[in-house]
Amino acid sequence: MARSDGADGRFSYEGLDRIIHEKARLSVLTSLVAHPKGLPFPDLKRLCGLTDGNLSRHLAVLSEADLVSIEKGQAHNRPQTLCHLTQAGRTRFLEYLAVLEQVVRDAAKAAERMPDGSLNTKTA
Amino acid sequence: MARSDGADGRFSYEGLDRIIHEKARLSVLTSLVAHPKGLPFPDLKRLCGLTDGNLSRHLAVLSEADLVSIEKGQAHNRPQTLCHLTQAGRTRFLEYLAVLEQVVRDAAKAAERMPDGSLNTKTA
DNA sequence: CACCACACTTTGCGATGCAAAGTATGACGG
DNA sequence: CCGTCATACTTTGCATCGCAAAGTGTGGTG
Repeated sequence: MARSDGADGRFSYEGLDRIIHEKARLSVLTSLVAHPKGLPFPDLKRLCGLTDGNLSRHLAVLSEADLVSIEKGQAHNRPQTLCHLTQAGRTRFLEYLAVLEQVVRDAAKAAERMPDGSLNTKTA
Repeated sequence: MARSDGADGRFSYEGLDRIIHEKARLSVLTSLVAHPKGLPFPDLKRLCGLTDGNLSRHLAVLSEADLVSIEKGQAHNRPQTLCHLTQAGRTRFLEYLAVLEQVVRDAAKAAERMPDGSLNTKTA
């Protein structure tokens, strides 16, 4: 019965990129994918509910992994760090999302077989 | 929060429980929700593609958080650790999944506005 | 000119994931 | 009867990581 059920690694979800699979960075990437023109540091900070230091660190990680690009410039006589997704970042993020969807589907499918199943996969 | 866009924490996803939001533990929980009767240690190990030590540690964390229960018994003259989701575990996992879905939806919605959008959550 | 606000960066630390090594026990071969 | 192997975990150690507090630099304000 080494079927779909007993298969090794059936639920290992290798596709869950460790760089992306992190609360804070997931927030950043989602924010950025929603703002294709890029976002300045302070806006990103507020959108993600992160502290300065925190965001700085995560941006460094994401930049290092070439998922986001960072442009340091000036605006209104102030330093401005503008961030946006790279093409690679977009692609990898979308791949990651596809795996997330798989997780949700797997779990939802399993859970709905139970009486208590309060999962609602389609609510807004 | 009149604006949908500039709202503080719009993408902060507070609901992403740190205990659950972890590749390995997500695997474990998904496996367990798919096997309401519980799973023995070795099966879980293979399903999740984890090493012994790794699984042991994560189970300890999950057990400590009261998300899974662990019964140590005997089977075929061998020690057998049987794991299954607690009621609380099921509930919290389902809550977590709802947030995950929100993440996927947010991102999908933003991404599909782009030409390259290779994401197909349901897109036309 | 002192002071404060803004825009980040760096540092320090406690927590964490992961893998390698350790423990315990039953089965098997000679 | 003894030694070796396999199974079923647990413990330990390290390297990484997230997070928050403190630090840096600069421009505006009274």
